[in-house]
Amino acid sequence: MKAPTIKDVARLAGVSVSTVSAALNDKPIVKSSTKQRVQEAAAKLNYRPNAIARSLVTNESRLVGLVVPDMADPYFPAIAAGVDEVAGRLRYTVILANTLRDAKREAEQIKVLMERRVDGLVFAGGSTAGARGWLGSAASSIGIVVIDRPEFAFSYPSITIDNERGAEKATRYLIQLGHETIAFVSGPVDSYVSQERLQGYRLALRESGLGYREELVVHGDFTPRGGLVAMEELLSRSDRYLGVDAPVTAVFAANDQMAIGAMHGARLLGKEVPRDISIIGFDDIDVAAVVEPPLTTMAVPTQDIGKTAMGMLAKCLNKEVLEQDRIVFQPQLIERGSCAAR
Amino acid sequence: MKAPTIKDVARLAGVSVSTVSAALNDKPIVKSSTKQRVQEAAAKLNYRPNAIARSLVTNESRLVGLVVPDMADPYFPAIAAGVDEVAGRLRYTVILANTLRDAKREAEQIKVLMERRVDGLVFAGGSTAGARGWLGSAASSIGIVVIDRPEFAFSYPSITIDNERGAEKATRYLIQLGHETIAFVSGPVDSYVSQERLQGYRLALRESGLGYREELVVHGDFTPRGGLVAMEELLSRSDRYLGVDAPVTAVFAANDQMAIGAMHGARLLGKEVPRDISIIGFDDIDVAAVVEPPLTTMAVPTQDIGKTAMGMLAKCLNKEVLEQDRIVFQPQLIERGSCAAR
DNA sequence: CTGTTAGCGCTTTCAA
DNA sequence: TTGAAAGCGCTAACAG
Repeated sequence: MKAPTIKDVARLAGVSVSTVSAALNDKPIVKSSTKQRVQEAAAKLNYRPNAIARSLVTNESRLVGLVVPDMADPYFPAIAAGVDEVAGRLRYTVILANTLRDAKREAEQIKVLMERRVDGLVFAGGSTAGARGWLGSAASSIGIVVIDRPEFAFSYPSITIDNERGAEKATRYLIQLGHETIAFVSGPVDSYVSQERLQGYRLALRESGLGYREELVVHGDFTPRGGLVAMEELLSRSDRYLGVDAPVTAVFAANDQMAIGAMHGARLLGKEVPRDISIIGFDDIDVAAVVEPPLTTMAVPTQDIGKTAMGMLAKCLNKEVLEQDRIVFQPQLIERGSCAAR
Repeated sequence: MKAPTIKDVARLAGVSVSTVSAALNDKPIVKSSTKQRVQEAAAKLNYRPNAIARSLVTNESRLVGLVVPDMADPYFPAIAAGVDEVAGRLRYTVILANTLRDAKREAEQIKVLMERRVDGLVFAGGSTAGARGWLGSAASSIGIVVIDRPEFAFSYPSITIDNERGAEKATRYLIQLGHETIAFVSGPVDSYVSQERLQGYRLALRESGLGYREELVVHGDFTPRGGLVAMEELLSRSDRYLGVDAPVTAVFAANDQMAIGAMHGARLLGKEVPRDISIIGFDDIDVAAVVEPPLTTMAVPTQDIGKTAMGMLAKCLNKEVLEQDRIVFQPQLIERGSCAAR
């Protein structure tokens, strides 16, 4: 059984197609009595307007694409939830595109989204050193907002986390606690975000007169497992290079997932957190508050970021001018239980 | 600047619109030399076929809706990732619909999805006792697969977790460990899934000759915070009703998020896990393996579930018959460190 | 206020 | 092997 069309409604209501259209879109020109007749007819037929047909003629899809690198990191679902919420309120529908941090996949996804004629795109994170091919060709005509993709922050309205300063604060916090041998568990080498956090770490070290040492930086992949492996590597290096009298006493991890994994790794190797080793994370994902010990971390207001991003996008699509098109969020230190004084 | 249409390509290639269509869709009737000319023209114009127009005529959107209750619970993003992966491979695009466990919102979302003419829907979890209104009217004509919505498992192809047996196993495990006062941290009262898990818990208790006691069941909301609060409530009840000589020594939580929150709550009240109190969860989300102590839980193969669901849906949409339209996954006990013998 | 008409960009007969 | 024409379901002038 085919779905009823506007024609069916018109026939049943005894009016023309255009009247039905106007009535259903609640245009003021339609007499309210006919409006009612039309609504009744529509209801009787269980008529649902075909958004596809509408899009074709209005030339707007009211679809937005949300491009994220990894749904397994709670950070992104949190952003997605924020985007989704305001999108719904604004009568947009969101298409999910998961790139798995793969440039090829990302390009493919963008292509699909463009063919679907999304009105706009929200790019959240996952930027890698190589990936900037996609826009020039395809994406010039639609609305775009980027979240935490520093390399595009000056080409598009952007929401950025001040990763460098956040990382600097985190590191400085550790230093204030008396730590002198502080390691950094980074994300993948080509991740911009991770590079910025690395910069902040180095900066804090330098300004405090503590040298930067390459052997104290180890690369993970933003997953808990990656954090665990990184910690194991770190502690084995610690034994090899540093000697027993100057062990690593604090670790700054580039995200909470790795920080949690790292805490686990530390325990596996007989270290107690924070007594033997302090750990600080980044993001403040939900579970951070309830792990043992509760994770001290640099909080980032994920939900708000998602909401803000979608809000900005909607304004762009409405051709409104953005009073702010370069929003920078400052991560905030949340002291919990995973760091202690030396 | 408007996007080029098939007409532009036709003009540039010096052929007709229908030839372009055939060429681009790689139909064998087109001479390969013209095919090439067309492709070149398309490339030069940077032509992207308009999926909306295509959908209108082919009457298929290649869109599928994914309806989930809560993106903040890692369980659902994991399913989403699975769905997304095979959807992409099959050239479907997925629309995300987050209901926030709100029946009204769910109904609204479904409406939108139907208007967008999604080819199919996968409903993942979040079923509540009241919510079965949506199908009769709207959703009879499209493909539907349900994940863990027992109330629909016989109306649609379904993927179900054997919640009752899983819960029974979990409880039995605790009993084998020598526990006699075992509490259950449930989900919201109206959650089917949670009710099934409660049944399993009761069954195990009964079959082991341990009585079911209402004061040992406390309702959470599937969040870590909810688990924490539930645990506090539980321990305060424990003091009030049970007396010091028969305290709660084990807790089965209806999902991992609450289990992790509960562990935290226990610690806050001076209990050590698992020495003073054992805790078992359900789902096996990523972080479960790295919290302290690592969470013993009933594992559910989330990614696979997502993949399987999307696979089934695709088959339905192809009018293939499903060799299996009622798939039941058995949760598997993963022994880690959060449970100990009495 | 309501109806007629002309597309939106594509696919799909059907002829040539 | 290609082209002409019809039409998917809707909105948007424009006339009445």
